[in-house]
Amino acid sequence: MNNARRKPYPFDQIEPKWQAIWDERQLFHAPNPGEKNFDPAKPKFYILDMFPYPSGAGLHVGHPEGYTATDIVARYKRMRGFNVLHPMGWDAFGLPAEQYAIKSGQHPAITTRENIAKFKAQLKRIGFSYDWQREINTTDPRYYKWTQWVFLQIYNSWFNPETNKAEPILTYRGKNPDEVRLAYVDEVPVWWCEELGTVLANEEVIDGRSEIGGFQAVRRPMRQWMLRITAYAERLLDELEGLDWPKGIKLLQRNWIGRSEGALIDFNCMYVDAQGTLMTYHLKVFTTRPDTVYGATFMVIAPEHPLVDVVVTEEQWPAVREYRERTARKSELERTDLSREKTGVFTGTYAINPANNEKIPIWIADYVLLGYGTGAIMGVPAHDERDLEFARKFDLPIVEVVQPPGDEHPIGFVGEGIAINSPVIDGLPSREAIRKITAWLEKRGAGKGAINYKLRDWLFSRQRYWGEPFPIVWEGGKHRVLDENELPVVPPPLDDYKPSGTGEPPLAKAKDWVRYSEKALRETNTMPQWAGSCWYYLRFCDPQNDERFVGEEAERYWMGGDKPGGVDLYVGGTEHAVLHLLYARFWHKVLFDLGYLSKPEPFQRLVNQGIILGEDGQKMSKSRGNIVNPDDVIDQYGADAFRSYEMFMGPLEQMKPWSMRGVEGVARFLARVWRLLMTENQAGEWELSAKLKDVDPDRAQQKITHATIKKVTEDIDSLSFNTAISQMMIFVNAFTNAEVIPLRAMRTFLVLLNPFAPHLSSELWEKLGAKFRDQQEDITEQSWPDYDEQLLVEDEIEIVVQVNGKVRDRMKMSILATEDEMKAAALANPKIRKLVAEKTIRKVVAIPKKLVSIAAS
RNA sequence: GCCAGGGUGGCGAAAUUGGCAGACGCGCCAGACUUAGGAUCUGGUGGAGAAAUCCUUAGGGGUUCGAGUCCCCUCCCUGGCACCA
Repeated sequence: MNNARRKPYPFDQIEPKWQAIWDERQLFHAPNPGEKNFDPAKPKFYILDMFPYPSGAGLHVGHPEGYTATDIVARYKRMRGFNVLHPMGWDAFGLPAEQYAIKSGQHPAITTRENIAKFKAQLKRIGFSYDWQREINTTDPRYYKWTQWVFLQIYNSWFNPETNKAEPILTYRGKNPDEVRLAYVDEVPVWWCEELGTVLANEEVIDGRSEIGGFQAVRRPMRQWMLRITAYAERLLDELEGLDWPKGIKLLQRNWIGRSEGALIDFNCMYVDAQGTLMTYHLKVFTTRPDTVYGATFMVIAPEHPLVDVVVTEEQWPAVREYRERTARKSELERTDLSREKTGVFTGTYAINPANNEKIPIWIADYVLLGYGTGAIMGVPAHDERDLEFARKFDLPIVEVVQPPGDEHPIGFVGEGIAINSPVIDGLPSREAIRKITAWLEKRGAGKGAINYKLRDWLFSRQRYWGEPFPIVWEGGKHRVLDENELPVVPPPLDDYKPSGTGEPPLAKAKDWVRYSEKALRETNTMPQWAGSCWYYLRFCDPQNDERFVGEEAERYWMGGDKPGGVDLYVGGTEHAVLHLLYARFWHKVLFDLGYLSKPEPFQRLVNQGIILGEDGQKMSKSRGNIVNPDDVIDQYGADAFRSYEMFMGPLEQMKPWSMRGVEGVARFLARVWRLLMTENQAGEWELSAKLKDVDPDRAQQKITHATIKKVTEDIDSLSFNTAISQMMIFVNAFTNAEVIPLRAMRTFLVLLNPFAPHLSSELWEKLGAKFRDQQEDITEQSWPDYDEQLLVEDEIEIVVQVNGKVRDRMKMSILATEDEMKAAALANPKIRKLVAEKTIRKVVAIPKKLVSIAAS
């Protein structure tokens, strides 16, 4: 026992005690409108964390960083009189549970339940003030019933370009509604990952490898469910405007949506068919520079373009076939390698340039992508780097049509200049030339202005077991949705969760389940993991509702307000910048358009916490052995020290390395707080310090108390938790050697400390209440203190005197001193006089309450 | 290549509108109390110098009485996108 490290204060007793009290008293439950204890006078504040995937590894120190930040704000806002919605849940569908099931045969629901229990225990140990009555789990049928329901709404609507919003499919007047539904089936080239046995969304594939696991993925055409997110491209872009998101994240979304303005131009093409007849067709291209159309000396179409089968001449076929096969074998990584030389093959046929009627060759090359624009381009080698490289390689003509503004060489110039060699627009600057040539082409039926987006429709099906089944059945080759009252569609139990490898989903093995009726078979794909997280923040508003995905009144209350977004503050990692955050916005807008929601955006303010690196400054990883386990830290230093350290490390949004020494430092600070109020008696027991008295604080103590209230309040508002803690350290240092410790200052301080170190502050608050018997309620029910600006002002202030920009002396002066008085005092200062004696004074500047600056030479 | 965000002591970092650079913490040094110290308390701690003083916010230039902060150029780091026509 002698070797056992003595705890600097008994956090190991305090912390479980308060966690139990909070649980028992349900102090952090936020009542909904209509519920008992609901106070309509309180404003609402919805503060949300990105809910975790409950992995087997348990919580790592990155999770609690954001969670602590939101917990501090949540506790602070409650003390400021807000009705605070601060929920937590589990994004529990996903690959690891399924892969574990494949290995062990254990049902993923069991693994998931165990992992959730572990995560929840860990979170509770940190003392977060979540409203656990609102806990949700995406794999719970009571939850995913409504995920499936949202899918029904998406399936049953279409995007009306006239009204620029989604409408029920019944309002569609065309003959085939399946062509316009927001959820549709298409045979599309998709990313297929052999290793994972599933297809992946574009967003889930990085450099041709799966984001999860890093396995090779290949392009392959498959029949898949798609969501028509592209219909919302414009609104997803425009409506970013009103959100308080980091600039960088907005930009990432903008780039991902990738809007570009230009024109679609039709090139007339001809070929001779097998019967020897001359056939013509239009080849449509998208370009952002229609003003360079006179410089188009060739066309290029993507190797996978369906027109390839039509346009290639007999003698060119062998070469084309060979090229196509070679391209198909290439990995995406190879194909997009910029340093690679351009390749391509001539089709043997020609197009007519609509501007000058010249006959130009049509080529096939893999630098043109089928997925963007029309999958075909006009080659303008003089003013496009890639086209130039291609033209040089294959010896195609290069015609300059833009004169650069400076003395730059026109060939290879891609900026804006003056149109040349272009009869219709000669002499016009590029902008004007674009406008004029577009109008000109439009009049001749050869093109029109167009906006193109990089954003692709969202590939929404996966060949997995552990996901939401689609509420869809197939009958006679056609899909139809199930009725709302047939939800939830629960996946069948399986013995073997392994994907078949052919692309047939594991659910297909459950033959009985698949047979929905005599004629109809169930859809066997499942939804991607994103589905559950696309709307969970709505469910938190009303998690027990079995009649509706969220009650109308609850939604209006929590997701309302005078801003476009409903959640007041959303904190999480940057890794979701384009995935979750784009998908959720899309679903939200569909539901908003259909009249289910009060605001067009889900998240008003977004903050990204920076990642925490290992002690060695490297990313934490098992292989590096630099992972910090929160449980170990809490065992040694306590939850309050853990929380406070995570906030003291540095700015929330910044990447920063972990330091055990740093934790120790913060733990020392908390221990000093403890010893400020507590002393150890002869028996080695802690008791309230005798120095603590119910007296008025002196002037200096009052000043620091109010300065601390001010700083901590402002810093929590701006999420600058590190400097808030610094200020509290300064406060404690100031009282450390005081003969008498004034009770009132300590009470104020404990309230300020409470959001950061809730256990310690609760315990000390209780002890003060027990002795002084004046205020008995729990600290979490206190209101946040106000500060008195009057107490912060000094009568006298130190004025700095600078000569030629260097500080040469300081003088005490009244804060009321005028500029002239300050200047006079500075010039009369003997030290300064000596310095400027030999020089001429050129200028004297005085800034009240700050300094006097003298320029002399 | 393009876009965004950064670069401040030995380390994590502070620094309203341009106004005392380095708050607070870690580490280190010294002292006190101690059988002991990896506890606690006190003092010191950007660099050079005995000192006066000089130098110092990635580097260079500029604007200004005054620049970490504003402008221009260069270098480096992190993240994202990447043949997007």
